[in-house]
Order: sequence, then C-alpha cells, then structure tokens
Amino acid sequence: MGQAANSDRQPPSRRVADELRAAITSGDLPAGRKLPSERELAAQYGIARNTAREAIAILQREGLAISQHGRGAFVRSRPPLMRLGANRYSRRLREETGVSPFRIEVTKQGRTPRTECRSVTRELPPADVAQRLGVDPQASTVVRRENWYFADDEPVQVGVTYIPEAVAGTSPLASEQVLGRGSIYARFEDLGYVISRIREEISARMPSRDETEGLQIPPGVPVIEVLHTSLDDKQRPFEVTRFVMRADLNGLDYEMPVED
Amino acid sequence: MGQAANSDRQPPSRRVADELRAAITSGDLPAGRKLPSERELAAQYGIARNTAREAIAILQREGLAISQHGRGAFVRSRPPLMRLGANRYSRRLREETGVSPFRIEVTKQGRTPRTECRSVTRELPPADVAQRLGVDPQASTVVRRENWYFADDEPVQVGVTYIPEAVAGTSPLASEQVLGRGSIYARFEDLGYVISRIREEISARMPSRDETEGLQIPPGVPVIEVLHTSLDDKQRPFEVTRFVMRADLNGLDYEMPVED
DNA sequence: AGTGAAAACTGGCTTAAGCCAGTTGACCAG
DNA sequence: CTGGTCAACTGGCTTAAGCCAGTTTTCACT
Repeated sequence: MGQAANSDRQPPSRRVADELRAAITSGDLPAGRKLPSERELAAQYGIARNTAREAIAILQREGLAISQHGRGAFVRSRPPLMRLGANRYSRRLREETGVSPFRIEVTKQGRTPRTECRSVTRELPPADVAQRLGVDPQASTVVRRENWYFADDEPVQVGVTYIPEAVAGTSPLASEQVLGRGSIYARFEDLGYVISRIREEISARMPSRDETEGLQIPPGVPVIEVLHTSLDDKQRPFEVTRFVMRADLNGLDYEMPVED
Repeated sequence: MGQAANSDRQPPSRRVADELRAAITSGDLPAGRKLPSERELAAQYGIARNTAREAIAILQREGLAISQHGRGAFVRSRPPLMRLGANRYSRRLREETGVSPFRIEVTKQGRTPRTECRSVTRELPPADVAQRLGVDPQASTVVRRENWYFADDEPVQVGVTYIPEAVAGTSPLASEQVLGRGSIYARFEDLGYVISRIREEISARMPSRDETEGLQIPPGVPVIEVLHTSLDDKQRPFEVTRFVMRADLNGLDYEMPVED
C-alpha cells in the first residue's frame, strides 16, 4: 500500500512524538492527563522501549510533557504567568500597599508569596555589574544581597542585588536586618536615592545546573534573565540586580512612553 | 579503593557531562573547539557509546554544545546578542537614519541585514491580539503582515503585525507594496497614528516545531516572545505585533522612566 | 598536478535486554 | 479500622550491537 501519510520520512521516535503532540495541542490529551507508559507506547507502535522513551523526551524538551519517576509522564499544564512590570518600582504603589508587586501578583493568583534574603555579603562585583555601576571590578567590593522569591513554597525567581559601598555604607542595606515597610527601594530613598529611571536588559537561555537545582526547574523550561539598573534623579546608577526566573512561571509586562 | 571524588552519586552520563562542562566553562575547551567524538569518549571513560552520546546531549540541551552530523560536536560560541530596545520606535532615530534599528544593530556587528515581508493577508485575529486591539475576535478581520528578519541570511526573528481594518483601510499597510523610507511606523504616521506609548509583554519558552524549522533553531535554544502593542497619543491601540526571536541571538534592552 | 573514488571517520537512530529506584494499590495481620 | 508488606507497575539509565547518512582524508589513476 505504499506510504500512507506524507510525514513519513522521519525517524519513528519523531513520528510518535508528532502524534502525541497533535493529541496534546488538539486537546485530546488535556493538561494533567497521563500519557501512555513507555512500555505501552512501545507495544502500541511496535517500537522498542527506548524509542518510545525518546518520543516522550522530545515532548519534554519542548516543554509539553513532564515525566515523573515511578508515576508516568503527564501533559504539562501551563499555569498563568506571573506578570512583572515596571510598576515594580512605582513609589505610589509601594506606599499605597506597603507590599511588593511580587506579593500582589502571587496573591492575585491565589497562592501564598514568600521572600527570603538568603545572604548579605561584600564581594568584588561581576564584570557586567561593575560596568553598569561604574565601579572598578578589581578594586572595590560591593554589597551583595541574594533574594529568593517563592509562591506556595515553590521557588520562582532569584534576585541578586549589588550596591556600591559608597551607597550602602552602614545603612540597613549592608546588613542582614529586616528591611521593613516598603522594602529595599524605600531604604534607598531614606538614603536620598530616588529611583527615577530604570534600565532592564533581558535575555533568555537554558538554566545552568545550579539554577536547575536551586529553582527546581523541570526539563524543557528556560530561564529569563533580567539585568536591572536603577538610576537616581541625576541619572547615576546606584544599584544593579540580576534576576533569574523560571520562564514557565514568569513573564514581564512593560508599558512605557516612546521617547523621541 | 573506595570512592575518590564526592560527585559520585551520579549516573556516568552526567558525570562525563560535568567534566566536559567544567572544561568548557574553565576555558580549557574554548568556543568552537571540537569535543572528543562519541566513540573516543566511550573508550576514554570506559562507557558505552550511547552513554557518551547522552553526555553530549546533556550539554546540547544546556546550550553549551552543538553537534553536526558527520563532523563532530563543538563548543558553542556565544555570539554577541542583538540588543533591541524601545528606541526601535523612536521617531528621531527613524528620521535621522532612515534605517530600522534592526539594520543598525546587525550592521554594527559586521553582518548583513535583510528583512522580508512574507505575506499580507486579512484574517480573524488571535484572541490575545484581539483583546489588546479592542476588537471582536469573531467578527472583524484584521490585516496581518508577516515579517522575517535575517542576519547574513540566517533567520533571527519573525514579527507578525496585526492592524485593525479601521486603521489600515486601503493604505499601503494593507497591501504587499514596499513600505518605503521609515518603514511601517512612518506609514502609520502618514495615517495620523503617532506612536506615543508602547506595551511589551515578554515571555520565553522552547520553540514549537514550526518555529524550530522556520528559524532554524539549534537544540537547547529557547525563544523570546514579545507581544507588542502600539498606542497613539490618545492611548488607543492601533497595532499589535508578536515577535518571536531566537534567544541565543537576541536580547532586549529597555530604558524607561519610573512612573509614580 | 588534478581528480575522483574509496576508506575511515563523524553523528543519528534503533533494537533488545537488563538492573535500579520510585509509586501505587491490594491484601493481610493486628 | 490501622499499619505494614509486597507485588506490579512506573520511569532512569546503561550496555552492546548494528545500520544509515553525512564529512573528511587518503591515494591511486589519469
């Protein structure tokens, strides 16, 4: 009977992946549904278990499925994205709510936010950070604050903030103590640094091994990296933060004027 | 003789991947260098070829290596990112140069830019686009323009622009004809739509199969998706564009004021 | 010297078999 | 009813062998 379909010049693993993908995107296999087990697939399609395994791995790499040891493979559900915008830095929002936009966003989704300052140290800054702060990466240490953000105790992003010594001094910013109402940007204001412009450099990539472990990132999920620079009213950078966030749980939403 | 190293609770494929990764990040294996072949690795470490293969696959998924049929696997070089910013929409930049920011950026990197309008059609808009345009996704068609962006004939991003009929009318925007100096935003201005604010919603994910093919995306590379909305001086949306770009070649760079 | 075919590589993908380690549910003893 | 055990599932990972399809090198013949 010759070749039936046209998508036939492909290796079996991909052919099977295609069929499963079609079932997923068409809705035949809704989010959360269990896929056939590797051994079932193998029998069903007359292929080796390894080949069935590879088919599922393909879907996993595409972020369409997730497999769990001892349980099976499941259609991954796409939870609503967390939308973080420039209003993260709005003073009005900060003062009205007394609560960070992260907490608002998480709460809005019916989950419980938690943030954790994991460490405060003094270190030589990475080259890209030093450049943006306008300091010498070899000579001057900066204050490094590492913050973790959770939703329902699931880690969703990390932010590492670098503050020049000249800015942090002996203020609360340079110590482990709790930052209090309005959090970090309120403390900057206490010191006379009013955030007036921000620069955000955004990239995406696959997570490193450390990030995969720390953020518990499932396979097939990239991270978004945001290198954030805060500028005061004299256009001087006073703080740089590198955010790394799970791309399946986070998105960015900016609204801004177009400058001439 | 007992266990030597501590990182030993891991399967061989991962152990080997770890060693190779260390060599790459330390610089022992610089970008572009050929990795040992699968058969060499197998012999070297006393593992099966499949296991060596899996080790390389791990690096590939992390975006650290790329393998080429018949040639070998190589340490992936990280080309400088294309930095696309809000100045994409700057009128001054548009008028001074007469050239799109994309072309400037690509030329700056010593590569040759090319853009291609692949199709202009009238269709019902996707739900998310319709919502942002404030039109009924069931009732009204919009003009859909599909644009491809190349650097040295390598595709780096796609932009699909949706324009309400009420805006496009019978202007050049609704036809295949060349858009001319200043390109699309100049034509919007001709019609009285001056871009004054933009909204950019950013997410990242693994590419779909179509995107992998169309953009020729190597394995282990995510895409950045930007849903862009242009607002005129009366805060009315007149155009939405969905950009999909290879995350290994593109980055975003925004500088903006912090609004109260 | 040039050229063209073959040999010796490379990765791509599959099969078949096996052991290990989580998970689940049935069933049995208390 | 509770708690524990165990068998039957699940995926995780490896080995060993083989065929195929690209690429590069070699070498003999022109």
